[in-house]
Amino acid sequence: MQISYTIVDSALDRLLVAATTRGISMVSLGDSDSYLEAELARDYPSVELIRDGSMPPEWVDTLVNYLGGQSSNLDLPLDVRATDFQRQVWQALQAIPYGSTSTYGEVARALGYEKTAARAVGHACATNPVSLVIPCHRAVRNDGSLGGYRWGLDRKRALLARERSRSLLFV
DNA sequence: GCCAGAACTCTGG
DNA sequence: CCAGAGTTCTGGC
Repeated sequence: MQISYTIVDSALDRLLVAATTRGISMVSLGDSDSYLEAELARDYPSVELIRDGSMPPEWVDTLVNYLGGQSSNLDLPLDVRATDFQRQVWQALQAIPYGSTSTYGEVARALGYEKTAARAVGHACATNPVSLVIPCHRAVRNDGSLGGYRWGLDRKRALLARERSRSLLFV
């Protein structure tokens, strides 16, 4: 099995996009190319990774435009390994509209877990390999604080601030 | 393999 | 403030 990936500049640091022939398997943000490549290699140890391999250019364009603020919705094919529970959580996250936030407890309740599973939801978010496409940055804690973020709290803060200000333009 | 503890949490006592 | 709830992963034995 092979995965093609590319690393480009975006409005928010370096952006890595990795994909199989079927869809996107990883989207990540980071300060350096080597860090992003190491992260990818760790997640797919037994896979051949091809830098700048063939991948539909519109997949990368869509993400770059999204970060640049030219578009507000991501509709991309995903090819991600996940358990049933993770898939449910991620689907619920994608239902959160651009520019707004939800809480881990609300997501749990939406899935029928009566908010006892908030912690499980948090963990499912933490293992989401596809930032931006699955907007785990739009999930915050019930008391208003941001909770944590796999790619760094500063990036979560920055993403939310950008989305909030741009959502006004899209109305 | 098994069990305990942690991970981007929340509620009730 | 503490414990417990639901899922997955990791590290120690």
